[in-house]
Amino acid sequence: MARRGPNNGGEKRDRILRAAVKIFSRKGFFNSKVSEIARAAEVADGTIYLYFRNKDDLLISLFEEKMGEVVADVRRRIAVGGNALEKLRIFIESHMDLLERESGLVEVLQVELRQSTKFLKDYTPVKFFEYLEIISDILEEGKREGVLRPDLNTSIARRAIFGALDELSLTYILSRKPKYHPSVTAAELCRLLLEGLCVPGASAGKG
Amino acid sequence: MARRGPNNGGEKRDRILRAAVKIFSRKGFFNSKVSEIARAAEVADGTIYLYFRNKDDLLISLFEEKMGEVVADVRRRIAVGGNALEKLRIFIESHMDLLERESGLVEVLQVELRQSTKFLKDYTPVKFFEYLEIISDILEEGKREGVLRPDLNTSIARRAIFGALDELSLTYILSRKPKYHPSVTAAELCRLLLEGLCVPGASAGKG
DNA sequence: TCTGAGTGAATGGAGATTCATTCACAAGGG
DNA sequence: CCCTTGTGAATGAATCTCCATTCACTCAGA
Repeated sequence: MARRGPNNGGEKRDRILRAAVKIFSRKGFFNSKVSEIARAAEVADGTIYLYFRNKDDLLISLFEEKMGEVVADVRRRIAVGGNALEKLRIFIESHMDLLERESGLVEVLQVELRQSTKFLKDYTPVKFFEYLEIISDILEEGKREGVLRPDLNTSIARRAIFGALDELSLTYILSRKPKYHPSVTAAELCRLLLEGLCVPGASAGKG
Repeated sequence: MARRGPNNGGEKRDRILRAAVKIFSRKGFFNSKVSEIARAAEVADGTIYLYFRNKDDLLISLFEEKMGEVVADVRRRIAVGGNALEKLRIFIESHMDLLERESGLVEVLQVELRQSTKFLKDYTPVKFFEYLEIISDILEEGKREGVLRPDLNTSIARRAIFGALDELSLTYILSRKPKYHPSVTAAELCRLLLEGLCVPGASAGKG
């Protein structure tokens, strides 16, 4: 439990979280100094320890809280989608859209979450699983509606979809002068997922 | 340039690299101590510095050399494939196959390469780009053969494919009791990529 | 006797965390 | 209304631990 902060409402706690996103995204967790984050948040080093147990706890709190906001946002957007295909498109667009609005946040989630999931003992990325779950739900709905292949393996497909999205985001983040706008990438990925790589009617069904 | 080693042939250097893979995969780069790697390689701490400039150089050398072997191996396998579709399948199977044979290596490449690409100044993952390039080549070939959609965006598709593969590998690595055998995952991914998510003839072409 | 690969104890620096102290404000008493 | 005192948020210099890297030394082989 990240200790509930002192102070009014916790705007200071929030300043620290935002500063952490900025510094972690710029230099990575291990290369970031607590004192740098403190400076960026305009807070004393010790203050950080009033709101977070330690550096790890700061990272984890950041993951869960920010990812929580992302999940809530995506859910809200998807709700207005008509059928599963449209929802899937919205999901993908939302993800790529987040890149532009909060690239720092996406960088941290992308690069550090992977590390942390593996090496921080007893940390389960709850909110991240929720994010994946949203994809499953869409796929299942698509099957029920009859627009998606009924024999689709949902748990493999959702990982594949997330992986594709994740890698495309990373490419965007890492290239100084991106080749494509995120929305272009989103559209292309949608098409790839729905139609596949093959020319219509080729390899697949017939033979 | 990782100093060319002393000693005969460099079997000691190789011991160090293998030990590094083991330790890095188990604890991550930043949580691994040079002395641990030395112990695992049955070598003195200082010996590591006869073969590598520093800890970073050890990681980078590991990336380039091991990734180089992977690239060479995949190229060899693909060479026997008939058309592009078959080559793509072989590529995917090779990747998933590597998971079983050298899971430690894949773990390091997966989890640390991403970090390093972003935070190690002046390191370009040459061999990794070659790996991606193999996918592009297959896709281009497929277009020429007329089995893949001619309007496919190769550079986006290759990233999407790699991302899907990468995420599925990660899932396999992180779960103690994997749900599927890598070969099952490979088959499912192939189908997903080639045919897409939709029921045959649905949303896509006709509409 | 000379060379240089190999060793591992000692060093130096970095940086996470602590804690004695300050300070702003609130409550109570005169 | 002003002063005294209590409370706890905030501070940041000092501490304490850890570990990459160094280098004086050993010793096997030529």
